[in-house]
Amino acid sequence: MQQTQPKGPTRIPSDPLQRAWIALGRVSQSIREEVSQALRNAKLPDITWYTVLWELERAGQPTRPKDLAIPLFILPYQLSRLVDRMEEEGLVKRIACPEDKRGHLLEPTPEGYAMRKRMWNVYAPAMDDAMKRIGDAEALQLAQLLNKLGGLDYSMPPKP
Amino acid sequence: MQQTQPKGPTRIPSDPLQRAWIALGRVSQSIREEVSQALRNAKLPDITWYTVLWELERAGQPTRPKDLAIPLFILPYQLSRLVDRMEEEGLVKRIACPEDKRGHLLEPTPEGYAMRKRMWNVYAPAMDDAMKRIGDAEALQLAQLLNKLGGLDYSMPPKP
DNA sequence: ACTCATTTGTTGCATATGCAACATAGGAGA
DNA sequence: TCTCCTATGTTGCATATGCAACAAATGAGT
Repeated sequence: MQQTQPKGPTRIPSDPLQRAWIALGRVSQSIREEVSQALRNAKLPDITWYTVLWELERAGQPTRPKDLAIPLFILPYQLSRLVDRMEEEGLVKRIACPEDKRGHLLEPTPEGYAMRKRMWNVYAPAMDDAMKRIGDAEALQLAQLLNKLGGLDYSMPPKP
Repeated sequence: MQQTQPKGPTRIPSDPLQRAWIALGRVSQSIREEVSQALRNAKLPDITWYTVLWELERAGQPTRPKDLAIPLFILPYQLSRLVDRMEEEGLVKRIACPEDKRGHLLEPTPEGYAMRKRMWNVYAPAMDDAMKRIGDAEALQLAQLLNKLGGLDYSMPPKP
């Protein structure tokens, strides 16, 4: 039988780790909220929609849901309904997948491309505003620390 | 008439800012999910409940919703229903507020205190696990960068 | 005291979400 | 081929959420 948790008293994160944890939670929430607000004010869809559209556009070809779910950190059923709504709005379409009849391929419609551009016009300045308290050098350092913390490199930018 | 947005072409965040933005979104999500998972696995309530209980405990006295909503970054109606559910589970109680008959004061029940302790026994090691990829010095640096980015100091630790 | 804007908190309703169960196709092994 | 396990998506249902409207109390101005 394998030991999955160390014994003894509860492992308590060091004070610096706790401070980083708290700051991460609050700052990410507040920054995200700031940008969401900007999109709402402009009567545009949520950031998530942007990300889907951008991932599809970046892929450069019709893409399967499972290949999107991973980079989007989203569960299959979440994506399923997300696509339902986006399809209703005419922003993406599901097309048949020749190699696997279970699934399908996702592709932005022309309206989808247009919408991503419109969203970027709001998204970009809002992001810039939200992040303007730090400079480029600090931003780079922050990105590096975060990527180390996350154990992966999520440097892929959202820009068009 | 005041100019609220600079003119000209869309302000596009610098590449470092974009990388920091992406990393922030993804890493915070994945780290939070990791800890949430640990709590779910232990059949314990969500992190939010912990935070409410901890804020109340830290305040050291019955506290009004409006005084919690701010540090919790939560909207009034969200807190209202959150307290509904926590009260149903017997973890907090609403008591009359002598100075303002609109509102009331929130106080953890004995079960509330006990629950926070039980949650911390899972929360703490999970946080430690989730953050173990960086050391204390890096964590401190990360916290500082994030606090600068957020424009406030959210260093308040969640520990008991 | 009276009026009215503001603060504080709740709620009705439409929509979104999580979870578990489901449907269907693919693929490995006999 | 046949069987069975896995992979890929979707959906029914209960619950949670956001928004706007609401209720009640306070406090400021007159």
